[in-house]
Formats: sequence, C-alpha cells, structure tokens
Amino acid sequence: MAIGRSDGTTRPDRRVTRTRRALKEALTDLILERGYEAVTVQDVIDRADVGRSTFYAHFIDKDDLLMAILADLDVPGPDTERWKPDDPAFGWTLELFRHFGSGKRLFKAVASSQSGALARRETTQRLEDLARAELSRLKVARKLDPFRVETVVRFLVGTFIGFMDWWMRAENEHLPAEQVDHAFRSLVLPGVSNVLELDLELPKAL
Amino acid sequence: MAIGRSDGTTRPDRRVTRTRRALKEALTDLILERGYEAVTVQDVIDRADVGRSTFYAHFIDKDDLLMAILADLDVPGPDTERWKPDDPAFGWTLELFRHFGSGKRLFKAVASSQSGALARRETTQRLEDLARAELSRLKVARKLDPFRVETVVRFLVGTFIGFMDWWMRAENEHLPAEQVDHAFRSLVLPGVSNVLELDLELPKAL
DNA sequence: TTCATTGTTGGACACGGTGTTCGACAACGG
DNA sequence: CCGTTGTCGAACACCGTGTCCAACAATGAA
Repeated sequence: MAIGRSDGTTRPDRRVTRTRRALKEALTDLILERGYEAVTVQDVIDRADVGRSTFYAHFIDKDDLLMAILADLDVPGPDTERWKPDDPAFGWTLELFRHFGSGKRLFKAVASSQSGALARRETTQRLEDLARAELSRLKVARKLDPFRVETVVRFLVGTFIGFMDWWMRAENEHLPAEQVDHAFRSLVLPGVSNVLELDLELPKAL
Repeated sequence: MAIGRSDGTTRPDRRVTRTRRALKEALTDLILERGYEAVTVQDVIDRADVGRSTFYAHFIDKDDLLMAILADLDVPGPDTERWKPDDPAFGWTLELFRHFGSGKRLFKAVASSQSGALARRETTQRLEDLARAELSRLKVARKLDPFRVETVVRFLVGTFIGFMDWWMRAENEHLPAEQVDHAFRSLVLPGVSNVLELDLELPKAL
C-alpha cells in the first residue's frame, strides 16, 4: 500500500509522521532493553500503541523498520570529498567514534552486534567503503596487490565494529570516545603499517 | 526426562546413540546449507527422520542441540600445562587455525558467526581464556594494568574470530591455514607489541 | 465549517513453528 | 525370552506472523 511516502512535493500527513516516529522509538527502546532478536512485532506495536494493521501498512516487517531507523542516522558515507590529501592517515576514526557514541540511544541500538543481520551487513558495507577510500588515498604512489588491501579492509572494519560493540556494552559506557579511539589506533595501526609497508605515525601506548 | 545419559557406568543404548548422531548431523548439514537462524526444529527432525517427541526427549531446543555439537569438538581449552615458558609468543595461533580449519564441516558450521548467539558466546569465552593465559605467561616480569590487558584480550579474540569467519566463507576456502595465520599475526601482533610494550618477533609483511 | 481524502483501528483469519502429552509399539540387552 | 527403555505419531494449546476488511477518525484544503 505504501502509505505517506514523502515524495518531495507533498508534506506527509501528521498521522503518518506520528505513527512512524512512535514505531521507531518503540523498537529502539526495546532493542536497548532486550536486544533485537528478542523483540517481536507484537512488542513493538504494543509499546508504540499502534494497530497491528497500521504497522504492516508502513513496514514490511521488523527488519524493514530497523532499516528505516538506520537510514535516519546517516552513517557517514565516504565523504572523501572533504578529505585533504595531506590529512594524517586514518585521522577520522576519532570523529567516527564520536559520531557513533554521541549519547544517542539510536546508535547504540543499531551499532550493537545484537542487531539484525541485515543492519549489521549494511553498516559493515559502509565502513568498508570508508576504509577502501582511505587506503586508496594513502597508496597514491604505491601499487599494492588487491588481496592484501582487502584483507586490511576486513581487518580494519571488523576491529572497529568489535571496539564499538565493546564500548557500547554497559560496563564501558563511561569511557570517552578519545580513549576508545586511542586504544583502537594503538592496536590496529601498527599492524596496518606493517602489512602495507606504510609509515604511519603511531600513537603512544596506553 | 533426560534420556540415555551415559553416566560412566552404563553404555548408552544403541538407539540413543543413533538418534543423537542423526540429529547432530542433520543440524550441521542444515546450518551449512542455510545458516543457523534459518533452520527450524521441524527441518532438523525431518532431515534426521526422527519423531518430534524424540527430539524433545533429548534436547531442550535448537540451541541445546547446537551446544551438544559444539561440545563434541573440544575447542582447545587453555592447555597451558603443555606450554613451555620459553615458547615464542602466540606461537600456537597456527595450530588453532589448523584445528578449526581442518576440513571438518563441523567447525565451519559452529565457528561461523551465523551460528546462534549462545554458541558464539561460548566460543568467545574459551578463546578469551586462552588469550588471558598467554598474556599472563608473557608478563612474567612485567606488571600490567588489568584494563589494558582486558582490552588486548578482546582485541585478540575479536580479530581471531573475524579472521575465522572471513576464512570460512566460500571465496577463501582455498587459502591454507598458514597464510591465514600469517596475515593474522602480521596485522595483530604489532599492535599487541605496541600496547603491551613487549618485544615480539613480528612476521614479515605479506 | 464543511467534506472528501487518507490513515488508523481491531477483529477475524490462515499459516507455521514450538513444546508437551500420551498410548501404542518396537528395539534393546541381560 | 521378557522386562525395560526409547521411539513414534497424532493431537493439542500456544504464540507470532502477515493479510484482509469494514467501520471509524483525523487531516488539510476549499
């Protein structure tokens, strides 16, 4: 039925906005409480106080709703445009950590590895693009074989998500993004530097 | 009802052995075909040609069966006994990769991150114990603060599982364990060395 | 304010998977 | 051979999913 698609021209009906917002917030809350897999559509519409049929008028299923939530918080695509060629290597990871950790429950709900397979794949995809862009920026002069580059990309993204996951769990919620980023860089960059035979400025050990 | 527990004294009934084996094999196959989450108990008993009630006479649910499969293939607990104090640091990772990758479908089914949350947690647990044991072996003279050590442990295990996962996926099935291990060590050990201020022998870059 | 449009509602429904129970039956092993 | 024990399959209650529809209510434009 595809209700209330804001097709640029018309403003969406208030009711539509209200319903969608309620559903998104409900799912976000519930994910934070129990984890994504444990939440049922029934739970969501109960929490959101929305009719069952209304839910299915807007979203195909639980995954679809999750994707909508994810779409709201534009995970930075490769904004390679803004990068200067002489920026320090991987200088943007702190910004990324800050972005994800900026206190918004949304991020925690989605970034956590508890979230659905779809969302995880989606996030991974974007981060991999980011990493590839950075590597291709760095290897200006160098010719590196694709296999090695792909391996490093997987390593970078896998570790990043691992750190996000670890950070988001209750025990570490108090850690500042700076510290997480520093730990990440201290552990990851030496290996990248080693494998790609690059000369990265390595953070001091803490 | 707890059927046929081999309580040391008595040999288990043939029928029990047969049933359990059939169920384990069925689940293993199905995981490899569709991934764990997509498999239903119904599928398993159909494939295994076992009555529904029989299934529940042996296992609580799907997760329980998965745990039983996992228990069969003793993931090496910290065999710290066998380690000499002068072994090279993390020298055992190759053995671990070989162990997991030794062609057995079982490992692929279980080690893959597609498998249930329970199994994943279980595996992670054991690997973390391994890593902790190694770190405490290495810091004989040194006094390292627990936070740093825990961070490194998470980094090691998270990355290891990431590599396992990547390796097990179809495209890379042909890679020898040696190459995977080498990539792992090249990327991971420099960071560990950096953070723990240890002097590890680093593998050459490839 | 009026009114046609559009979204929302709740109930009914078919479907499929879960986990339990029970009596009849068959395989086991001493 | 025979008592024990495991297996079978059917029936059942339960729950979540996703669809459909007719009645109703909010909306926004005239």
